[in-house]
Amino acid sequence: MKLKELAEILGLSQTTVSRALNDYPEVREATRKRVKEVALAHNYKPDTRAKGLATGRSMAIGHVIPLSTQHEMVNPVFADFIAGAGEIYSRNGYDILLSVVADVDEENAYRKFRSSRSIDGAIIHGPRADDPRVDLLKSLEIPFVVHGRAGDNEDRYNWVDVNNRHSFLRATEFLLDLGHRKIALLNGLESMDFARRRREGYEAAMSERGIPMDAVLMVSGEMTEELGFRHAKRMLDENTPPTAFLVSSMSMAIGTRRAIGEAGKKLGRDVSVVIHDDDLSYLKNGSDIPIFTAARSSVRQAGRLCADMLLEIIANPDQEYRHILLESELMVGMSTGPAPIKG
Amino acid sequence: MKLKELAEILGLSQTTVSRALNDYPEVREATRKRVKEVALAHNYKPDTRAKGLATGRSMAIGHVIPLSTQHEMVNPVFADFIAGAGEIYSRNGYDILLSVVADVDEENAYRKFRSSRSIDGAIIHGPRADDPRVDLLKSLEIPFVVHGRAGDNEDRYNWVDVNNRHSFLRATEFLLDLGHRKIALLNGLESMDFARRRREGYEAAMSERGIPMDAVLMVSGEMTEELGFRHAKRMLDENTPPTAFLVSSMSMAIGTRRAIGEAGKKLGRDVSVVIHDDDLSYLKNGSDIPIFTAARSSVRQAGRLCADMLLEIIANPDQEYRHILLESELMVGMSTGPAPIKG
DNA sequence: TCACTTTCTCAAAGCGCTTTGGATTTCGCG
DNA sequence: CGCGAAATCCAAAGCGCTTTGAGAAAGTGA
Repeated sequence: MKLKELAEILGLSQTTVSRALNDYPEVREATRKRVKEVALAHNYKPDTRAKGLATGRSMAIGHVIPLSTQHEMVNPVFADFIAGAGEIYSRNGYDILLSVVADVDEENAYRKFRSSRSIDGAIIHGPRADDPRVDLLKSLEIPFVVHGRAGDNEDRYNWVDVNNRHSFLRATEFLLDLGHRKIALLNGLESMDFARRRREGYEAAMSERGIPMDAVLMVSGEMTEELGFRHAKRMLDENTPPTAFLVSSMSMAIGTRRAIGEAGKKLGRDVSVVIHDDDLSYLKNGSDIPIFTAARSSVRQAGRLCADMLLEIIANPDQEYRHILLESELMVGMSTGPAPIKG
Repeated sequence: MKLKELAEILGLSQTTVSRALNDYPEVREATRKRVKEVALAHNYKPDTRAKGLATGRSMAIGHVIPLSTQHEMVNPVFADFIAGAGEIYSRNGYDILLSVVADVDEENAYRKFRSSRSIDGAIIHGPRADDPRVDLLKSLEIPFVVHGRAGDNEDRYNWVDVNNRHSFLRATEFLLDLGHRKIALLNGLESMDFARRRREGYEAAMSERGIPMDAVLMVSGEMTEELGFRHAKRMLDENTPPTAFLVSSMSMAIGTRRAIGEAGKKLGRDVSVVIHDDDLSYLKNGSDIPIFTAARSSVRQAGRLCADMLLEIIANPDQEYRHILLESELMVGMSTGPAPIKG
């Protein structure tokens, strides 16, 4: 079914039908109603390409998913983020155009989106400190929102981020208040902006209380179960093992818990763990009482907010840059308790 | 940069330039070379929409991600599948068009893809027994591949699936050989095709050895950590608890492990666990020795195979239906051991 | 040199839609 | 009844590309 046929069925011109469907004012209400009904009955949908060609818009948002060439892994946060963003997109008639590329080809993917004019905007995932994509998308004049922040010139682009620094500062203080002194930090890759901010929050809390920090207790890496296990195990094997862990993701914490179990210790009594919890739908942190005490911030919600912001920017360009700083929620669960008495 | 401008720069007609770029034979090799060089230098990429409009192809594959309205969760397998498929797509110049919709609106999403002519093919994710999407896509004449199977008329469409029945049959036999008799099955939703096949495999192995089955030990549901925990806990609290668990996913098994730990038992000694492992990149089952004994089959690889098959079908329609049945690999890890002696 | 291929290039039509600028009909009111 | 304004509707141009059908240039053999 194409517009021409629909117009013939209706005994109208293509113009009128098009205007009726797109809610232009020049069409009588009765006519519009009839047109819409017949269109629905014949399941008429305009050809995206033709419509895009005529309007200059493609009604698609580009998401580039970089595959870490070193680690061969895809960000687990991605699925839930997309779920949130997709909700907003589809409500507004947008689709997601996904390009999965090796991380080294990522810039090219955006360039291609641009020159082939296939998207109206983009989201930047997993920004690193001073991420080059920010300047790239600016120069390509693609409207975009960063999920996270990319270094310190944060007032020069649009972003939605969690207050990672404060989140980890508060989590560290929470552990300090419980009497813990040897607190390990299992963090994400230091090249990622969020990981740096979390470390800074941790360091700020520690030094404010005058607690010495131990480089051995601070690691960063890909946030997998495996690494959570391995690092925790190593630390727990030391002479004076940490009594608490601050862990940057649920998967990593699951590995940490495994290491604690294998060391014959009990989570929440011998060793405390506080995590950052993205509230992923398939790795929920317990239904009533949280398994892990957690600083929680829903990635899905962040996806919704990013999408909202982006569509807003597309609709009204040349506005000031927008920022949303989300505060995580500290949920006390079963994985924390007072520091065990020495001896 | 548009074709017209490029043609002007080159001093050629648009036709010639287009033909040169698309490798038509009517163009001298020297000319073609020059055209391609200049196109590259100016980063010329044809407008997707215009090209699509002219050729009738959109160079995009549709993936519809249903959001379970009841469970509000997105399939964790999805990200890795997309990573695998995306690899193949981008190598062949295809993009992914993603539509995230409530599961009840899923059919509509495909219809919209079709009538707006925005995709060249589609993948069906998470098929249920006798999934209506199969007939729908057939009637819409969208080339498609099913990741999994949808009931029993499996020779009437294209699919890539794991031999779930055999996989669980073998896993059950493995546990039986270790002396286990009370073997619990923590399975996915029974409405899903894969879950049904796994159960059948389990049942076949049990009845072949004449082991009575206990409905109390067979559950199916959303495959979350939480449910893995809760069901395992309940079963372990019974008078004669199971000595082994067969678990349909890694996340679920993590919950099972937690329940085993809380019950004061040791995994691999007091209680054995065998899992199905999709080999997700962020939930690896150990790097050298598997944490869980597992029937492993990489979802990412399945994504690659589905994509390959789909592109093949798009290029050569009207072929016979294709099928790929993958066998999982049984990897013995640290979570299984002989059944404990009674008493 | 000419007649006839073969090789290369071009102008223009068409893909399905939006939108401009103008034509036609209807309406309100003196 | 007549006139201008408002309400509708229409034909055609244009979005950027591919592809057809035909013309020009180059090559071939006698």
